[in-house]
Amino acid sequence: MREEFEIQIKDFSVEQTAYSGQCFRMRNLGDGVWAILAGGHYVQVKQQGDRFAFSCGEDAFRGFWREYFDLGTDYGRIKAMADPEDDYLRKAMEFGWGVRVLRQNPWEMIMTFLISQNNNITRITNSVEALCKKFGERRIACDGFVPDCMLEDGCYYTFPSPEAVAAAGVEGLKDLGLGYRDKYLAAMAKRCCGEEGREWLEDLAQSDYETACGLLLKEFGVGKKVADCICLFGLYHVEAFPIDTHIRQILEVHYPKGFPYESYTGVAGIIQQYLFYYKLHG
DNA sequence: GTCCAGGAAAAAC
DNA sequence: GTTTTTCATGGA
Repeated sequence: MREEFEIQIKDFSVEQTAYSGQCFRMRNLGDGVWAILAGGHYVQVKQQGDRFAFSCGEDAFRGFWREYFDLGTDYGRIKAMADPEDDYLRKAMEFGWGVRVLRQNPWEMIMTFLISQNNNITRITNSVEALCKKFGERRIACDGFVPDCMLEDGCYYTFPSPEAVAAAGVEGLKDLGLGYRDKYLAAMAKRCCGEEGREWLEDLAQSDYETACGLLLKEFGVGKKVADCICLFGLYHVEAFPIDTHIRQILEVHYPKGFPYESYTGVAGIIQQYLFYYKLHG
């Protein structure tokens, strides 16, 4: 039998987090229910206000999903850091009240944000899913929390290993809609596979923000913005402040005299997520 | 047809 | 060293 775990959580919206451009493997199943895929993990969550039902049971919630959704962090405290005179940020926080910065897998974020460059969210989502479907492992999702309408025949695909992607080579990545980015993924998969690759990923995960950025910037296809996204979403360096085309426009229009980074030392990345979400959906 | 999308590498100045 | 062009691709 399925064991369902219910819990009350403040400052959290699955929907807002799913549409905040940091994760491309959450699917809306309707009726407030979401399917979430992370690495090899899968769960369905039903949200009604501040009450949540997780399909995974309490052990998996405490062992994995609680940390994944960053539920141990007090986002009320972060919202309270907003400058009272910064109307734009205050509106952004009010609008995206339930956005959280996920603690996702580094390797998964490296691949995902290599795909993201000069790309749009729909195409990124399609490419990530195609990558998983082609190279990931096929698994049975869940025994009927709700009908798995978005998941073909009740199955899902895990995010593929570096070895699986590396083995395909750049030729094997041609039919995923990656465009010119295929060569970046092929090179990075090669970099991360085998014993040496695992060590590199482990070093990356142990590094502080500056060091991690330096390691990432040495790799083919990784520039400052992608490195910052990997740091923020894959390594939980919430001081990282990725500046993409949307954030650049916000800074130009609403912060012409410069963004007050010094007011948000150590949490600028979370502030950035509120701004990004508001720009996209507000 | 042109412009844009969670940009970065390569070429040109 | 800094600025400009190129790189696929699908949708508006």
